[in-house]
Amino acid sequence: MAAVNLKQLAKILDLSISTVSKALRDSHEIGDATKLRVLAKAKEMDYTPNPFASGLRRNKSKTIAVVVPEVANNYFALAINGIERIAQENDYHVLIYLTHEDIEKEKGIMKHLENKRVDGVLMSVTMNTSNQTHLSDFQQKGIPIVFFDRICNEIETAKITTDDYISGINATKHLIENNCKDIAFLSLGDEISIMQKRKSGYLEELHKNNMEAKPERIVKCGNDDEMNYQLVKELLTGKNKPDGIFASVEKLAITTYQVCRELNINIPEEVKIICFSNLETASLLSPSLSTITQPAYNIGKTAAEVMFKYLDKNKTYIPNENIVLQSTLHIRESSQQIV
Amino acid sequence: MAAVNLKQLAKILDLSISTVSKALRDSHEIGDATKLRVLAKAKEMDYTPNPFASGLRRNKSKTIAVVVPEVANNYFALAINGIERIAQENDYHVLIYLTHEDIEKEKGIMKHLENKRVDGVLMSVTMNTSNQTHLSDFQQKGIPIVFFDRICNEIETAKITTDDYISGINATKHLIENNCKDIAFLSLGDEISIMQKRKSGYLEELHKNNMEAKPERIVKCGNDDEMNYQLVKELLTGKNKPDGIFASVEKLAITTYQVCRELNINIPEEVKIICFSNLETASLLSPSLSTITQPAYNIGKTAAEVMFKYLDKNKTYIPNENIVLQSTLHIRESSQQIV
DNA sequence: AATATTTACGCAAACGATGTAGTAATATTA
DNA sequence: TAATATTACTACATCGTTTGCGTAAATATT
Repeated sequence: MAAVNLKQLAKILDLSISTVSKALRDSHEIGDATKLRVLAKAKEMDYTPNPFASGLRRNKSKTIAVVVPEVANNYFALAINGIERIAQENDYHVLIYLTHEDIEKEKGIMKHLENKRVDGVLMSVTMNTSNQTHLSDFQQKGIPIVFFDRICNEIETAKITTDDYISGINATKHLIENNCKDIAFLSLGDEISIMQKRKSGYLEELHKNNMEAKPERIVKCGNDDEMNYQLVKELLTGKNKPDGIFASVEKLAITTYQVCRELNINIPEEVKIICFSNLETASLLSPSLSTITQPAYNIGKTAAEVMFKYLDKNKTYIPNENIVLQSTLHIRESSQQIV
Repeated sequence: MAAVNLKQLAKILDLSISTVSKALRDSHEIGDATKLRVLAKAKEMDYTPNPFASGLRRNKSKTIAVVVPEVANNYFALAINGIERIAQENDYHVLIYLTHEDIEKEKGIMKHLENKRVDGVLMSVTMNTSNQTHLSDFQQKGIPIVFFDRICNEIETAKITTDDYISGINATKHLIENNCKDIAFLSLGDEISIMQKRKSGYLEELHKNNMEAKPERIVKCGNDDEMNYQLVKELLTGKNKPDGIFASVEKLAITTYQVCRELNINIPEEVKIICFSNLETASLLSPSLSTITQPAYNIGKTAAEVMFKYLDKNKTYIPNENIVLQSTLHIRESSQQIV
């Protein structure tokens, strides 16, 4: 029942506690015969070191935290998959915290993590994280952060992103090539860097094609699905509606599909749609959904790998580094002109 | 930079460490004036107790583990959402471990958790968990487990499930009512209890309708998507194919959709489909997918609540208890006879 | 006024593992 | 052979908190 500890092991082996400890850690101070004896007994008695004791002593938690807006989201779920994989390989544990896009919750979580419960934090900030003092404060405590996807440029550290600007250009270009004359951009807030980049790509491509960038075509959506639905409905109601929609995140595309269904708007005839998404079922939708798909699993994996690169060296400071992975464009029915 | 500890606080306040500690924990042994003084200073200096020290001393980790097969799965993602919510409310932390349906990985994870790193474990076993000695061994160490969805009947504890048998009946009944004469059941392995129950419902309803339960109509799928694809393809190839498919899990329905697309099989004309699923986009698929939807968020929430009910009382033993929540049937196009 | 009780604090021993500094016993070298 | 180095171990302080016990002063009870 009760977990066996070093003291009990030592008594049974008739050795001192420190000898047993060192034997288990394969210290050169201990003779080979003793080591074998200790190892055998430890295995027999199913000894496993108390993580709180060693954590306290060594000031190492063997744990990282993942702070993300959501988990019921294909992108983040895949990223977590990648992170967990690397963590297991490094014999680390993964704590998970969800902000639900709530900046106050994010602050609270970071506050909770300040006390060395974790050796590092991998995070994607909320859509509302414009002020980042809670993050720099956190960093000051000597715990490294690595950002992925929703990064915070003002914080000096490693950041894993995708080529959002290029993707923004490509998606817009694709819509234009498919004869869209009036393209709307559905943004998730406008604070965070990925939105800025995706939007920049969109604007740049419009400009390149001498198309006007009307402010009312940039719809700032939020975390409230009901409100997003209304915003999109408003956008698509009446005859002055766009003929192309570039949704910056998956859920806004789904909302758009729902609105179109309600309003009986035909995709892609009346309005063409493309979006950032990791939806498995994109090709099974009606019509199948064109997506810019981010390498979510690899983003998580890379973020974790970068973190462990520094943790292994006991480096708590991670210098600025931008790692950019490529998204892939999957053209399907929703964005193509019917010939 | 370095976190402030009790010793430093005590020195600055010119009090003993124990007084400060007790003041912070609002002990009756400490005078009100002192308490206020300590609290103020602690806040000013941003003191937060070292979790390893108190964990060691109190033998409490303030952490629970969630062990699930996958996270890139709508059902588990939602369940985790519910769990995390309750954990945050209880000021607990959530460690996440993914088994990827690998029983050996599951064993390894449980072994890792035996050392009191967590106060309790919420889990859904892998599709291959038939032998449960690693789970009873774990329980022996005095750490409570609560199962949700993929439970282990042999282990005495609380189990949160849905009415899978009834759902199995209802889904099958619905297909029969829609004129299916030959219904296949796509199973995920055949070890775990939910599969048994869903299949029992299916068999029972066939029996009730005097329909033959042909063994070859029960397709035992697994974790390998490629292989599942082949199995389903085999099932649907040739003229002797079923006219109804009851998929026990979401991904098998998606595979079926893909196979049907490749083989040019029309859903629902040629084959009707219904499945267990928490897919958000079920209604947007082509055709829209009929689902039995489990209250995943509430399942996770309930599992966590039950766990905390016992943790709060410092009870490490959780008696047998079966909490059954209801799934809801969402009939859409994929399973309906066209009139 | 003498005694009992309460209040408010400090001391010190845990919790379990780690690592430094020491100590015998043996091995090596001058 | 004496001095030195090496080997294989042990003792002990430490990480930061918690908590049982002790105690002096303040207050209450007789």
